[in-house]
Amino acid sequence: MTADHTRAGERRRQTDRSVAGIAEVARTAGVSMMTVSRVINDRPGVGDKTRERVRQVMKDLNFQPNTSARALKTGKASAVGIICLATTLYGPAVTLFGVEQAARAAGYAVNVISLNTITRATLEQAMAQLSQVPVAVVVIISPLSSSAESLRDLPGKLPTLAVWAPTDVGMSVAAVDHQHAAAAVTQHLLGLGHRTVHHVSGPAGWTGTEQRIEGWRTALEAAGRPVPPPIEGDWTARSGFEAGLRLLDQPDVTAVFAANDQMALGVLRAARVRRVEVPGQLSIVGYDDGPDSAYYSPPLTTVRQDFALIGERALWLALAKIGHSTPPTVDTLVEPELIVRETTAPPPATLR
Amino acid sequence: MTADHTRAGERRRQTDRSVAGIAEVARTAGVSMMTVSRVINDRPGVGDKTRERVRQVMKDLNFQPNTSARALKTGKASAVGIICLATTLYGPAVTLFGVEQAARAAGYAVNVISLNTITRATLEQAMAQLSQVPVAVVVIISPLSSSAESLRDLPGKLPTLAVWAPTDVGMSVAAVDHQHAAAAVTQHLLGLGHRTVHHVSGPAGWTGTEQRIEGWRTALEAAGRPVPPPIEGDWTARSGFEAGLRLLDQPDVTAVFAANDQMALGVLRAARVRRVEVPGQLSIVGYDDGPDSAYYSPPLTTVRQDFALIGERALWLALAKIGHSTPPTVDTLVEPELIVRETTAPPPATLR
DNA sequence: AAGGTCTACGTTAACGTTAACCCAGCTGAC
DNA sequence: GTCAGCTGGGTTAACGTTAACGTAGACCTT
Repeated sequence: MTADHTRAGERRRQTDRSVAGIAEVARTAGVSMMTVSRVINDRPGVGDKTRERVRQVMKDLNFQPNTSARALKTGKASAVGIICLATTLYGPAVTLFGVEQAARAAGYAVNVISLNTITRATLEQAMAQLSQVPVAVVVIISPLSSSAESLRDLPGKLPTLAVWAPTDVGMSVAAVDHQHAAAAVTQHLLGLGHRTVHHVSGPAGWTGTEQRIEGWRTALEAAGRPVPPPIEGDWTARSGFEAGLRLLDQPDVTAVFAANDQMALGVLRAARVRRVEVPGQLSIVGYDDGPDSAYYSPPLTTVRQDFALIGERALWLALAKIGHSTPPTVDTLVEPELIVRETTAPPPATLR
Repeated sequence: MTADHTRAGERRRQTDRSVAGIAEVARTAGVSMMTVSRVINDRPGVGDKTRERVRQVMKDLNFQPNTSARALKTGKASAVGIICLATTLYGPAVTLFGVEQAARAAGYAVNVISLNTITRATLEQAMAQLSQVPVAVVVIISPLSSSAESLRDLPGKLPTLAVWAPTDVGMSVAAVDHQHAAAAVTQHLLGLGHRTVHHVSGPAGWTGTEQRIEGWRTALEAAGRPVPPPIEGDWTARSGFEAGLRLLDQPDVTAVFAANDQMALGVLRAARVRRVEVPGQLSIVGYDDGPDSAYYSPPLTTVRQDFALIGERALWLALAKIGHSTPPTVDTLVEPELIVRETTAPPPATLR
């Protein structure tokens, strides 16, 4: 299934009037090219009547400014680059679209490079490719803090901003207060009467992972509860399933906080396999509020993050680096929100 | 969390030797600019020794050809554009990355525009933006056949190829044989002993929708079974849930084929709510084999499609339009594969 | 009225690359 | 020896845009 369209456009320019240049506009408007340029760029030094006339001619001739020529002359790029992990994980994908749409709204073209693995080598290659485009600034959407060393001293001279990279790599970005949210989850479960909360964490080396562990741990410690060792997953439902199986081998596990929805789904599956009732015998909380989590069985209690907003703010911060004026709220943390559904309840009386 | 990097790059060129031009290379190599240009573009007319010397100088000076200047002079673009629906649906997202990586492998930069809604107006605007980048060819990833009219006569002069658009808009593209796969699903269920199969379809106006309905219907008719009216969903788990509820109000429903995994998840949830056992009393099949479907409760029988391959082939077809040589297998259909897991079984004896 | 400021333009010369054409020397054929 | 054809180059002039500078007239100031 397909849509075809003109095979043209291989050889035009020069003789084709459909791509009029500034010169033709100037001629038909009876002004100099410089005046047209000033009109295009909304610069002063042109009278109102002249300006209007030039505008009209541009419209008539269907004039499109030539980005290449402008970039060549000014040495300034009108595109932003995005380097992202080629993952369909809900968070990164939504963030990608958030950055992209915000960039386009700000008048930039968007160049995307997706990487299957983020290493020093792949990052450098991607940066090199972007510097040829050329782009004015690069946003790296890398949920892996293992990429931190890769990020630390990228050789390129491009202004760069990484979403979700650890703080010590640079200055702050629109980030989510995972620590606070993880604490809220833990307190929610504790408030239901659970003695403690077990945690299925994300993989070490992913940024959100440490913060969620920290929030969960401090909430537990603040309540004077034992802190069981977290079990490390890899974001997949499979790893959640395996973690769930291991946890259910322990007799006293009544509450599990998984670091994303997919792993929570895996835990849910493990509970089903072991004939453990959710939420009667086991409470489960996820993280992300992906589009499906309301339809798990039972609907998942989880934490909603506004990934699109994160992307948008990241872009604004990136633009601020190259001297754009940006909205003032950009530095505030995005606060995630606990969504209580049906996978959490008080623990069974015997274990209360 | 962030990575900072040099604020430089706002004003350089001219005096900065880190961006050497062809002229400097020519000077230090002791040849003319034209010779350097020939070396860059691998054109004949340069002796082996000279060629090697120029190559070495380029490496030494860390020369990067200036894309803008080249595009300006040649009038040819070295980027492809992608217009896609801003959805985190598994299929479109993977396809996007497939197109992107194939394009980059072919030496093109990739410009992405994501659209929240695909209409005539948004498409035209996106095409206009891409034509300024400029891009050589545009790939539209639009799973909506409702965008067909929007696609039919796009005014721009850019070569365009749409993935998943209906056939009558243009020539063929790497596509999936949904009809065959849907028939296979139906036959699988019939083979288990079900009298008929109910279908929760995708929304009208999405391309895969009609084909899956067609495959399901013809398989049913070929077996001489009744064809119940399909229930239309919108790909979300919610719509699957509602469809499931409606289906379960009918006493004789034993098998449901949902047009994607999320809707199958919704049906699964409906079965749980109605205390209908899966697969004991109800068999369910999904479509897509998303990353989670193996961890639903029970693990979902579904159909796997290779979305990355679809994207790759779409790009090749697009490049073929602008005269690139492409692999010969590009025109063959991608065959999806039935993955049998635990949501399908013979119907209960009473309804057999 | 002479000088000083503005405002609204115009001229010139690039930015880095390549298409089109030119040229010098060598080889071989006659 | 001379002419055609090849090989390995070089020269020139753009591509469309804008920075930097120039200038002519209008409008004050004193």
